[in-house]
Amino acid sequence: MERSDIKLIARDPAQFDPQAVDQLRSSARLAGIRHVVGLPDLHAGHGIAVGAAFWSPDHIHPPLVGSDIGCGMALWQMDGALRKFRLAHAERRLRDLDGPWDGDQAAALVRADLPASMADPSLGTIGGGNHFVELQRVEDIADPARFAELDLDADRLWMMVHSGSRGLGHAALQGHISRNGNVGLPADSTSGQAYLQDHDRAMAWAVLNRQIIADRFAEKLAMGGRRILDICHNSVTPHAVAGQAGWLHRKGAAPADRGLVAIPGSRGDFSFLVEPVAAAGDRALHSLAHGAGRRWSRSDAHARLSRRFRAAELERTPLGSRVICEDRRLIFEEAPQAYKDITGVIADLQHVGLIRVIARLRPLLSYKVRSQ
DNA sequence: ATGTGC
Repeated sequence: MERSDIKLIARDPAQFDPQAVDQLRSSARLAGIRHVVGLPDLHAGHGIAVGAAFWSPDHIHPPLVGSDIGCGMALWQMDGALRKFRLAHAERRLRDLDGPWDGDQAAALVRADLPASMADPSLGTIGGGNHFVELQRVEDIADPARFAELDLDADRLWMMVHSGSRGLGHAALQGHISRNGNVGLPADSTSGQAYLQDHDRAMAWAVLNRQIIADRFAEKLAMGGRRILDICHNSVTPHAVAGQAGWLHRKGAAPADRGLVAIPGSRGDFSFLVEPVAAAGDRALHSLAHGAGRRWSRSDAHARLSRRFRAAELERTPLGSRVICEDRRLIFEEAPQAYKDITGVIADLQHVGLIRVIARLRPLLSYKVRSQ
């Protein structure tokens, strides 16, 4: 059996949770897997580590992508001037965003080159878990020349959307498991091709979902906006490594080959707009950290924090931002304390020479869920 | 993660 190599990207790899590293080791033993990379936000998942990339010359492993195929981050620079932005006003306006979108789904699907059968009441909704929409402002600019070259403007409101393919990606993975079992497949097999078609559609649907979510929020805020980036951190895509064609699985790993990347901190911390260093190439399987990474599991976070805080105390963060989260359990599970320090994650990526930071973004309002 | 699990 061919040995695969495992690389851990961090200034101090000993910092990683041993359970997450064990999960990388078991994934490295899957059929055809040759290269595995753990990124600085690596943490244990449900059997498969999050914050990791896996490469095979010939196999695809749907469980290495997970349920939320196409999940990712998108970032908008809004038309609205920051000096005119009023937090309390925005907080009042952001309602009726959790129910079905009342727009023309059929037309939206056609524009996204997706079949009409992918219409679904969840299109245009954020979902649960770690998904969010966050209104932000530019805190500081690390690379003014690049910032200007990209025609970015620090005097406007910015908006980040983190969501995915909702039930559709989940159905694609379950479909694969029910047909083939919880296994990998040769990419060129009929079953492999069937999964890849479902996968690619779920990915495109997730991109459309983020766009519609952003449109809904923009409408409430009575402003337009320009999308700066949209990147998926759960996917399997064809990708050559060291000149050999193959398949790159990303499980909570941002692409380093698709232009600008947004790496969010917890809702109580800064996010970073970064640019991958092109020359870094294969060093980390063309991937970057996708966020801060969990420090505590959901259940641990709930147990520890619900003892120390009341939910209302978590509706404002240490940076002064507001949190709209009317789910009593979720507000504890997703509290800033449950996440690692994003500054350390960014420093790790910089240390290895994978990114250049362009700007740091400050959270103003994090929207999770609201009853109406 | 999940038109959510007992």
